[in-house]
Amino acid sequence: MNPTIHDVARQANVSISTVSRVVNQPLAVRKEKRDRVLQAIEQLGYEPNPFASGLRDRATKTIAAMIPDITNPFYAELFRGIEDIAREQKNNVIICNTDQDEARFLEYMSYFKKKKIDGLIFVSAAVTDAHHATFAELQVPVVLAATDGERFGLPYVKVNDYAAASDAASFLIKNGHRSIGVISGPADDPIAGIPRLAGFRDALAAYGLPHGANAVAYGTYDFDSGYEAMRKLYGTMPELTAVFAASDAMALGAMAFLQRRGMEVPRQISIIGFDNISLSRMVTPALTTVAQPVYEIGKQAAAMLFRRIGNPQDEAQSLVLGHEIVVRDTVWNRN
Amino acid sequence: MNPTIHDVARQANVSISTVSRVVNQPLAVRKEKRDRVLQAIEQLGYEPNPFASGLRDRATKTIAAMIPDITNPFYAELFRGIEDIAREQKNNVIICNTDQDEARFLEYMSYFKKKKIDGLIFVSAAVTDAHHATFAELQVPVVLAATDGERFGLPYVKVNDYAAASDAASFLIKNGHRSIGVISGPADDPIAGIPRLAGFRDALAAYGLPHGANAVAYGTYDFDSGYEAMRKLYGTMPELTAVFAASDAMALGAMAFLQRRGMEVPRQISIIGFDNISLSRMVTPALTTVAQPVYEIGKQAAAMLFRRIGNPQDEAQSLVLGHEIVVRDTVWNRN
DNA sequence: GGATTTTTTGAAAAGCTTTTCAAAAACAGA
DNA sequence: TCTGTTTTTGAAAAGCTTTTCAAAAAATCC
Repeated sequence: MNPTIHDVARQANVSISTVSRVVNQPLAVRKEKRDRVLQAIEQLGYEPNPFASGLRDRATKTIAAMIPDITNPFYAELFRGIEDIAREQKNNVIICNTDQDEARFLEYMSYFKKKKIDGLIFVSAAVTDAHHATFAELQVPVVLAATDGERFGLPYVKVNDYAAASDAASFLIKNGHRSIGVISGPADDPIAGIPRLAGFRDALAAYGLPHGANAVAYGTYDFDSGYEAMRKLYGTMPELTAVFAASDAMALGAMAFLQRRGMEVPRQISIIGFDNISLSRMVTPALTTVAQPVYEIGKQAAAMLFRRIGNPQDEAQSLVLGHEIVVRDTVWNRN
Repeated sequence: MNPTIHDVARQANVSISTVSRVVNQPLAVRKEKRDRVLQAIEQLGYEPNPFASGLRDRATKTIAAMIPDITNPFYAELFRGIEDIAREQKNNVIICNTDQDEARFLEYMSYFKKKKIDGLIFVSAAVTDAHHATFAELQVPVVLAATDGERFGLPYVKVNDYAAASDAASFLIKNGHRSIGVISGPADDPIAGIPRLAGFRDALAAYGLPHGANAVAYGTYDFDSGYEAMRKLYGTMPELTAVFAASDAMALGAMAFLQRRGMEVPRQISIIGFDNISLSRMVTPALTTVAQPVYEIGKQAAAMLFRRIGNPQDEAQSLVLGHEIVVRDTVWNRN
């Protein structure tokens, strides 16, 4: 049986209120007694029972992270950033793999309503009205990571996808490419689908390069869809010299397709990805990509969440983190 | 304010004891009243307060998973198995990245002592005496995943590493290889280091193939160490035609080294890995490897944990899951 | 030193559930 | 219908903390 606050009180010969104070607001109790109490706590190895305190003030020191799938390296790395901050703050984080499944999302949320959490980080998926309503019910701070919350006034931490994709285009153009294909995310994905495609195309247009519908194929960010998309793209546009993929996993899929067809990357076709997941440096040739500071996004989102938990009233500032192009070996310089 | 058991009792015109019974042992209350209570619960949207119940019976419906690093795809997949079972059981899982760091392990454990968990899954790292002592203090069931607990009588779920490595050797030999290098895990790792090396070497010996110390290099399971190990191995044994790596990540590292040196895999040097992480099929050529049923290991470990939580008294049966060789494109048939 | 203000302390209540034990109700048997 | 069993129910206690409020102690001021 663990020692309780009563045991400590008896040992130190004070009331339980005093013990509680020593634990929670040490300055409010006279040094002499405080030392006695501290010593008793030490001796008995007392730790406040979290259920009892939770029962009163409903702080759980636990946050939740909703993630599409921890098996995906991009999310794993982002999550790691969250966890590292949470540990610093002596909080636990409960992980929720939603698989982008509405039912599972709801299941988790109803769960959190009863088993309280102090805050929630929602990662990467587009926020719908339904989501937003559910967040509101939860009555705890919510922070978005790698997704946009503008529409609902939810604070977020992300990268400027439009600008990043635009930079990818410039990079390819500067390397002498003119006939460029795009493997985009889903056409209806407002987070990483639409803006990355738009940013890329607008940049092309700015350089006077038209970009027709036949130069883009759509995938779902994963390896297999990248493989398939590349097949389609190559079928309709065999003349292209470079491809921009809206995720590294798709870039890898595209590369695999090309290589297995006996094509040489980058000499015949160059590829640039997006995300800079850890795998991208492990393949050969190593993937050139637009790096999102994934780990940092997780960290900042968690930090923001804890700030909001501490000060629920003050406005949270969203954060747009910088991106950069990591030049490795999959883009050929044609100049 | 959430409705309490009292609100329900009042609404249904019964005592709180009855409501509690309806929630916990519905059969113990007469149908007529039970229906009234159920209806009241429905109407008010009552959910028992987990702190209050935790305060009494100290069940948290939360388990913890201790993992070296969720960023590593092998662990991520194993973890996913855990999480899927936990969700089925309406439990949450708290994730702990230990980074193989003793201090961090202890930090988490002391944390769990106070903030109760119902059980713990310890993944992949070797269990030391210190670990074991700490587990005992925790007073909750512990299950090991992808690591061995024989020495401490802890139940585990894993693969037979010795046999699996031995099969890898046979496979290489049957494909006509005679001069084979090994990239092993650390020489003092009793889990995946020693047995895989031993299994491999013993199989070689059984075929009458001597295997000297110069034919093995040691790494730490990750990509970079595989890269380095391959460099060393190639330096001392340029005549080798095949390499067995004790992890896919190291195999990928080895492959990268070879390819970047302009060597052709598998025509010049064949590679077989271990784990079958999802990346292994994404590289080109796709990696031939000894598959551990990683996801299944996680699932079974979690299932075993919940069984033990339910019946703490009965002996837990450890589980040895089967492995298989996934033949892809990195082993050349020399026959 | 005595009156007054400030600081420190303790008793008790509140937070919500589960379970024990005894009482009440239902049932069975004659 | 009455007695004896069995089933169902409710009151109350236990589980442990934080916080409020009032009392006690200390400090301050004339």
